[in-house]
Amino acid sequence: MRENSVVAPSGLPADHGEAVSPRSPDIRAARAAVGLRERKKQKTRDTIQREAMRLFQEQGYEATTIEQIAEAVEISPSTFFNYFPSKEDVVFNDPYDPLFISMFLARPSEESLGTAFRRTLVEELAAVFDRDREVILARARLMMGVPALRAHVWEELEHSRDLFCGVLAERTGRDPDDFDLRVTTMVLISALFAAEIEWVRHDGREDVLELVNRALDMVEAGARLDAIDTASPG
Amino acid sequence: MRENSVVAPSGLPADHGEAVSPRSPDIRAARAAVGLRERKKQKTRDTIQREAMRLFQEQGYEATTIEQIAEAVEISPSTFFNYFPSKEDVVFNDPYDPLFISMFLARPSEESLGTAFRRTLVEELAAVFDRDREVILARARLMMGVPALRAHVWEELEHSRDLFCGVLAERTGRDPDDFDLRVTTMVLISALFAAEIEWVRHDGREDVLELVNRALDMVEAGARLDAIDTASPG
Amino acid sequence: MRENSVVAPSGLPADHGEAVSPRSPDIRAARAAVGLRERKKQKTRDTIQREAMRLFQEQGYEATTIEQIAEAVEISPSTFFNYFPSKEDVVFNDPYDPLFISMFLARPSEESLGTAFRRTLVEELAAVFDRDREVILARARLMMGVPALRAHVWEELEHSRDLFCGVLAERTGRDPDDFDLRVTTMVLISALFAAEIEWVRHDGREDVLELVNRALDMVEAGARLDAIDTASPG
Amino acid sequence: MRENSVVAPSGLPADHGEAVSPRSPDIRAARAAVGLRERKKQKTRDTIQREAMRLFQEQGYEATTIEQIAEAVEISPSTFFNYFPSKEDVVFNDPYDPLFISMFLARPSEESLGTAFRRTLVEELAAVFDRDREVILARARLMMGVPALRAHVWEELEHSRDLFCGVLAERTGRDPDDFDLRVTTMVLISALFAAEIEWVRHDGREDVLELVNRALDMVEAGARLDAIDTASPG
DNA sequence: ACGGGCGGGACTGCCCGTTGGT
DNA sequence: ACCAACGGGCAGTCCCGCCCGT
Repeated sequence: MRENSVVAPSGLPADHGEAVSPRSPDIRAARAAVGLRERKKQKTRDTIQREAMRLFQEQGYEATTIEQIAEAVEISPSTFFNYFPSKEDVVFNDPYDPLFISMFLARPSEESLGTAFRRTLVEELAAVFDRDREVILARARLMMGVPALRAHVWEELEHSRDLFCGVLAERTGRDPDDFDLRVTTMVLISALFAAEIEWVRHDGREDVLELVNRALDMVEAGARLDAIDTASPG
Repeated sequence: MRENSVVAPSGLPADHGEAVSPRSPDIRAARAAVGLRERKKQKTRDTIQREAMRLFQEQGYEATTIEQIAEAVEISPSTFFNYFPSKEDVVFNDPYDPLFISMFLARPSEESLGTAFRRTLVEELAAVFDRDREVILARARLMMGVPALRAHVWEELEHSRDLFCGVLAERTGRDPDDFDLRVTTMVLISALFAAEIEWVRHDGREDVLELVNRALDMVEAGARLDAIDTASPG
Repeated sequence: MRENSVVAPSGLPADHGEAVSPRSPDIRAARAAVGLRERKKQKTRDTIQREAMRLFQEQGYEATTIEQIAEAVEISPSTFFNYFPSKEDVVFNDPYDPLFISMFLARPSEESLGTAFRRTLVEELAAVFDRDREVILARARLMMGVPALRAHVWEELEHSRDLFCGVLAERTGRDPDDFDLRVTTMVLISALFAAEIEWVRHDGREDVLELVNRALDMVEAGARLDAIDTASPG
Repeated sequence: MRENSVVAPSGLPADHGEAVSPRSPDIRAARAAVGLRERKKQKTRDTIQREAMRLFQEQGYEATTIEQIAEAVEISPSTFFNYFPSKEDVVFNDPYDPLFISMFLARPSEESLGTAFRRTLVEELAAVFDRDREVILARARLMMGVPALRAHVWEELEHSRDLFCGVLAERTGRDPDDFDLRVTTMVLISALFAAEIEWVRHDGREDVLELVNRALDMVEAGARLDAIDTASPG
């Protein structure tokens, strides 16, 4: 009875990595090309992640040792570190970011950046939530509840920012170091994150899509303190 | 160990105000009595911080062990942890946050929140930078450069958010859990942080006041991707 | 059946540290002064050494893990490293060097250095061998037989050289960095060591005192290749 | 793993002579045929050594990982171990020992052993230092300065002793296990080593030839403590 | 309260054995 | 048939928590 039992035991998809939904023939071909070795590695990786998440939910994150995870996966502790540089990284492996980027890039070019961003986001969220809602919620709960993980959230944010800054720089022709670009991106991502936090705080009972939309609305309209001052005439 | 619940109902820590708010004579007397002890503790604390920062800059953060710090301060390693819960906290001890809050609260009540916020910020920054510019820059560099510390940045952000959310909730009469309040606060703080990051990225050569003002301008005007799309007509 | 079972199971003195033979009252008093804590530490240290040596002889050095030693002593593996910086150091803890030095310093001042050296050596060896012969032989066998330990022999030699150089420098008034002093010392110590090696090579069947004396004779007479050339007239 | 028996009956490793001794034409032809392969291997070996030494000097020995070396040479870490049994062996690959032996064996037979030894040494040193002085100094500095390497020095010494003992046994007709032979050899080699140490301690500023000659003089005259006692009449 | 001793867990780096792909 | 890649095992370091004695 150690830490947060925040995380309600929620079923992880049995074979998460393999079940990533239907694939086009090209991708299947590409996968075949990478060879047996790659595939095996990926499978081990997925198993580690699945078993680790299971143990984290059952016993708590800190109470779970690498040794236990290794035992569950039937690998040696040192092998664990061949797959994940640290215990924390097992939780932080977000496959959605690159997915989001590629979807964003695929938007019709006549759409404005803002529209493209919002639509991608909404559609991606919708799709992803149909599949992985419980997993995402479980992961988010861990991330927000465990200090060691919460500490790493910023790294995640920066990573997203850099990824997205790169894409936007290319798209707009701006320098990737441009102040306005970087700040705007940071602010947008923070807003999304803030929405996710509120979602988790309300234990996933709200509609995440709506929360995200509201957050984006606020940011686009301008985040002003005066706007939240109920005493003010506005 | 130090895991705790997701929902930390935002509010000001009771004891944090000690050094700021007015006190009855009795209490003042009591403080004077134990004052020496307190003062001594504070001095040790400062010494630890100073020596630690010196070692960090000389040898790097990771290469510096608690033992070395303890040796330099002439305390035992275990005593170090009586003063700071972890190695990281030596770097993250920001005395400016509560200062900012108290200055913000002291603004004339006819000022709008937005104006009060901006002016407090600018004035506080100006004052603080006259004194501690180099120290702040050194700390910021560490924070951004060392992974273990960068990881903790988010904790710092959340702390600031909670602090500020509490104050704003009281001021505006809103629920501290209010979605708009929390998201707005988060976004503002992120923007400030983003400005600071860019400042450090340019090695402190830019004027931090100007960067902060620009970031705030952008956020208040609305952070829109379309605004950075140089290809767009707008 | 792993490595050298060179080392015949030989009885270690049951409580080696405590049984260090009769002591003068002064020393006993000094020991009492250092207190309970010190004594306990020393006891643990001795236990580690005894158990480790036992395991090394039973299973071989490399086949014995720190964990096993820790288990046998009922301490945690990390505590092991509080007592010995490395696995190797358990074997290399020679209490005889300082003893030799102090005996050497206590020789009557009218003795020449050479005489004092030889007599101290012979007497110390005689005394030590009455007590600890089997232990010394076991340790020497390990040191010569296990590569990881053999590798550290040189460190031991250098340590002895530095110790002895310091003493001799003071005694003779020479600079401790003096070339002749350092080379002479090195050569003498090497000769002693060479004798010990031959002793172990013959499995301790020869009389070590005689071997040492022969080696010293050779060195003092001048180690000349021509002297071993049986084809030569000399 | 690589533990072996105490008594390594001294003798020349059979395969070490390959590059030196005469061979039948068939074998020569065979060598020529695979010569390319051999050559390539040797080249890789040299590259590893060069890159490793570079990295050691740039970042220090301990701070350099096998992985970094492998990366620099563009081989896999496991391949590294096909060329060198351990990280330490990269530093310890002394090609001069067999060279010295062959030069010693080639001396005219009317020379006494002592004369032959000294002349070979001086000439070999002179030749070698014309070519490789800086490399040798760098290697020696590493060997003396890094604990992990210093520890292996003794192995090197023993290797030299066994090599040389074998040669001398054959030349003099003595048993290779002869006490006098082995001790004399050990002492001589130690003296040479001691001279080299002093050379490195003085950062290579002294003339190494002179130091070696002085050390040999001392050993041949007899290493006596009385000789360094400046207080004594003699 | 302060020191210290002890425990334990994350993580790194060396090295080895095996295996599977080329 | 070679050889890299992978998994495994162990030493060792550091952070940090607990408890004890002072």
